[in-house]
Amino acid sequence: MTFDPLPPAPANVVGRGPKVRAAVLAATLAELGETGFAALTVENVARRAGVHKTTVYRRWKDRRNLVTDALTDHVVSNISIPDTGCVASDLSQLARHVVRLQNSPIDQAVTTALHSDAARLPEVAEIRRQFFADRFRRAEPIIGRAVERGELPSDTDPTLTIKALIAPIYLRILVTAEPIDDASADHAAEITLAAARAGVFRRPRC
Amino acid sequence: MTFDPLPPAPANVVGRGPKVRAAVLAATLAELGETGFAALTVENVARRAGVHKTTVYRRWKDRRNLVTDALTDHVVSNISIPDTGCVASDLSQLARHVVRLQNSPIDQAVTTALHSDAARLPEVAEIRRQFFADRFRRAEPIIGRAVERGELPSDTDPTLTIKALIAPIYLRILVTAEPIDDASADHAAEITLAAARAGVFRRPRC
Amino acid sequence: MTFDPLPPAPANVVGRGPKVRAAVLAATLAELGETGFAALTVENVARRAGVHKTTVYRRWKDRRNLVTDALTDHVVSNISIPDTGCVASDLSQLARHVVRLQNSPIDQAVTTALHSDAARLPEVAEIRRQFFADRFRRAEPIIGRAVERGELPSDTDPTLTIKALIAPIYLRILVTAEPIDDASADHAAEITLAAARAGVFRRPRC
Amino acid sequence: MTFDPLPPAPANVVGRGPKVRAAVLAATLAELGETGFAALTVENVARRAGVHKTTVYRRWKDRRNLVTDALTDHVVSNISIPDTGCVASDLSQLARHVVRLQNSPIDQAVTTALHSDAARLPEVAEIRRQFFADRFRRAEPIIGRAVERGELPSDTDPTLTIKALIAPIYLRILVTAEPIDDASADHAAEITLAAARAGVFRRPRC
DNA sequence: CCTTAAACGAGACGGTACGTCATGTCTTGTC
DNA sequence: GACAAGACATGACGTACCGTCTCGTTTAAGG
Repeated sequence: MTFDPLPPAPANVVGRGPKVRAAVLAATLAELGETGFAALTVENVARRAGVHKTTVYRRWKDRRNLVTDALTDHVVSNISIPDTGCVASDLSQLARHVVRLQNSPIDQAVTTALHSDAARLPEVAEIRRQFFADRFRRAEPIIGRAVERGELPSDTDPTLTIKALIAPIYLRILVTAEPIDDASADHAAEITLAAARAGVFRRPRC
Repeated sequence: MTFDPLPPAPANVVGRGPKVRAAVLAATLAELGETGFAALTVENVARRAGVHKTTVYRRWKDRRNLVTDALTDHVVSNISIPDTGCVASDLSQLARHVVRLQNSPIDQAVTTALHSDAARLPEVAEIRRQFFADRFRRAEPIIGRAVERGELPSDTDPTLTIKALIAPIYLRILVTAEPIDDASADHAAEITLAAARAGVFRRPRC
Repeated sequence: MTFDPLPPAPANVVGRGPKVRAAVLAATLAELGETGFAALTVENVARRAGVHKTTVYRRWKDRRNLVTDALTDHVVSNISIPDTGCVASDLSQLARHVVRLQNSPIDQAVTTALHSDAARLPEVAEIRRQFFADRFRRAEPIIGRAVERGELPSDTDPTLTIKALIAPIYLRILVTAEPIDDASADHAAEITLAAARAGVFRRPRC
Repeated sequence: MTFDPLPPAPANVVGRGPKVRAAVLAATLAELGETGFAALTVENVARRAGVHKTTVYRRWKDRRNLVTDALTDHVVSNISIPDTGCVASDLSQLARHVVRLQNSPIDQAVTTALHSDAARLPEVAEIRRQFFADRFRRAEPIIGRAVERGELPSDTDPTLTIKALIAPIYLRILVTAEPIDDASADHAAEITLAAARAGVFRRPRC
C-alpha cells in the first residue's frame, strides 16, 4: 500500500508525462483523504496538482478512472511476513505491521476510500478484493509453520485465522473510529491465538 | 435499525405532512441502498417518493440533512439481549441477532451508508457512534451474568468482549464482502468465547 | 426587421420568463453586431444579458437555436409600400425605406448576420429567403399600378424590377461596404426606372 | 481569383516547403467552402492536407493568418477586359466573365468567405476592397471607349457603371442565392446599358 | 554518397468555450 | 397553507479545439 518504485508505465513516457501523472495521482489521493470520494472534484485535483483540468481528462477518462488508477497505483500488498519461530510473536508482528501500514495519511486515505462509496465502482471493489486475497495468501505460512511446530491444532485454516486477526483492527478503523496502535495489534493477536489454540479455526468450519 | 412505526413527528403534522415525510425518507433509504451516498440525488429521491423536489427542500435544508434524518429515523438500536443462562448461547444468539438485522435490504443500506462517505458528515458519524455505544451498553449484562455464573473470568470487560464478537461479522460485511449467516455468527461467538475464557478481555487491557 | 410588439410567446410566461427571453435575445443581437456569428459566445451573451449560461441553455438548445431565434424575432418584413401615383416617386420612396431600415445598429447586425456564416444554418437561410420573398411580393403593386398608369411597359415583371432596385443598395452594404443614404436610394431608383422604361424587365426575361 | 502558378514563395523554399504550403492552402479553401469560416478548424485543414497540426502552426501564426493567406493567394483579379468595339457587347462579355469566375467550387468558396464572418478580419476586408477596386479600375476603359465612340453620354462614371453592372449578379450570389448564368449576366448588362444611356451614371452623381 | 540542418510527425499541455446535470433558492399558480 | 411546477444562479462535469511547447524522425539539400 505504498509507492511502487518499479516502472509500471501504464502511460506514455514522452514530455512531462510521468511527472504530471505522479502529481495528479498524488493530488487525487490527498483529495480522497481530505474530502472523500463523494466530494472529490477533478478541478480541485487538477488545481492541487498544478495542472489544468483538461490535462487530467487527457489521461483519465473520468473521475472514476482517476480514482481507480490512483488506488491501483498505491495499493501494493507489500506486507512483510514475520517468521520468529513462535506463532504468538508472528501474529503480534503481523498485526503490528498491519497497524503501521495505516499510519501514513496517504494509506489512511486509501483504506478509507477502499471502504467508501468508491467501492461501488467494480474496479475499486476488485482492487480491494485482490488486496485482501493477496494478504491472506501471503500470511498462510505463519499458520502452516505453527501447525508444523505443534503450536496450533492441525487443520487450522490459515485464512480464517488471519481474518480473525485483522477483524478487530478493521473494526476500530472502520466502525468505532478508534485509534490503533501496537496495543490494539497485540490484543487482536491474543484473541486470535486463544481461539486458534481452542481449535476454533479448524478446517471443517467455514 | 428497523422501521420505526411510532409517530416521531419532528415536523409539522398538518396537511399531507407525515405521509410526505415517510415517503421521502423511505425513498432516501432506497436510493442510498441502490446508488450510495455519493450518487444520491435529491431529484431522484423526490421522483421516487412521488413528490416534487421543492417539497423535499421545504422539509430538509439540504441533501445532507435529508440523509442524516433518514438514517436517524431508522437507526434504532432495538437489539434484544438474550438471557439463556449460558454465555455460549447468549453470545451465539446475540451474534445471530446482529446478523439477522442485516438481512433486510433497508438495513443493509443503512449499514453501508453509515460506513460510506456519508460518515464524513458529523451528524452521521454521531449516529453511528451512538448506535454502537448503545449496543455495547445494552449487551453488558450478558458478560456480567457470565462472570457471576463463573463462566468467564472476573474483570472480563463487557465492551471489549462484544467488540470482539462483532468484529468478524463486520469484517465480512465491510471488508471481504462475504455473505453472513448463522454460521458466521456462531463462528464469531466461538472466537470470542475462547478468547474470553483465556482471559484476553480482562479489564487492565484497553 | 424591427421589434414585433405582438405577443409571440414561444416560451412559457411564468416567472421572469419573458424578461429573460427579451434580455437574452437583445444581447444576442448586440453580440452578433459586435463580434459576428463566428465569434459569438453563449457565455458572453449570458453575461451581457445579466443571466447565467445555463439559463440560456434552458430555453435554447444551443448557440445555433439562439441565433436563429434572435433573428426570427427581429426579421419582420414590415416594410411600408408607397403609393404616390408616380412610379419614380414610388421607387425612390421604397429604396429610401430600405435604406432607412439599415440605420439602427440592430438592423445592421441582423442584415450582416443573415449574410454571414450564420446563413449556413438552414433555419437562417430560410428566414432570409422568406424575408426577401415577402418583400418582393409586397412591392409588386408598385409595378402593377405603374403599368396600369402606362408609366411602364406592360409585362414588366415586378420581382425582377424590385431586385434591380435593391441590388445596388445591397452591393454597397455587403460588397463595397460603403455607407448608404437617400442619395444611394435615389440612384438605385433611377437605374431601375431607366431600365424598366427600356423594357428590360418585361416578362419573357428571367 | 484562380490559382496563381507563379512562385509567390513568401515562405522558405527548402525542403518540402512549397508542397506543404500548397496542400494546406488548398485544404483551407476546401474547408472554407464546405464548412465556412466559422466552423473551420485547423485540425481538419491539417488532416485534409495530410499534414500535422503543428506543421500548419509552424507556417501560419493562427487560424486567421491561414485563412487570410489562402484568400490572398487565390484572389487574383486576372479579369480580362473585353474590347469588342461595342459597349453592349463589352458589358455583356464582362458580366459573363464575372459569372464564369464563380463557376469553380474554389472560387465560390472564396467569394463566400470574402463576404462571411471572415470579412471581419481587417486583412480579409482589405483583400476584398483591393479586389473590387482593381476590378473597377481595370474595367474603366470599357466606359472610356464607349464615351469616345459616342455610345454613352460624356461624363459617364466608369466605377458607378461597373458597380451597377455587377450589383444584380452579387444580389443573386449573396442575397437571393439564385444560380447565375450567361442570361443573368446579359440581364445585368441590359439594365446597366439602359441606365447608362439615360445618363444615370453621369459624374456629378456619387 | 553521405551527412546535417530544416522541416515534419506526434502528442502533451494550458486554456476557452461548449453543452449537460445537479444543487439549493425563489416565485407563481393550484388544490 | 401546503404542494406542484419550474425558472434561476451556481458550479462541476466531460468534450472539442486553440495555439504553444517539447521531443524524435524524416528528408532533401550541400559537402
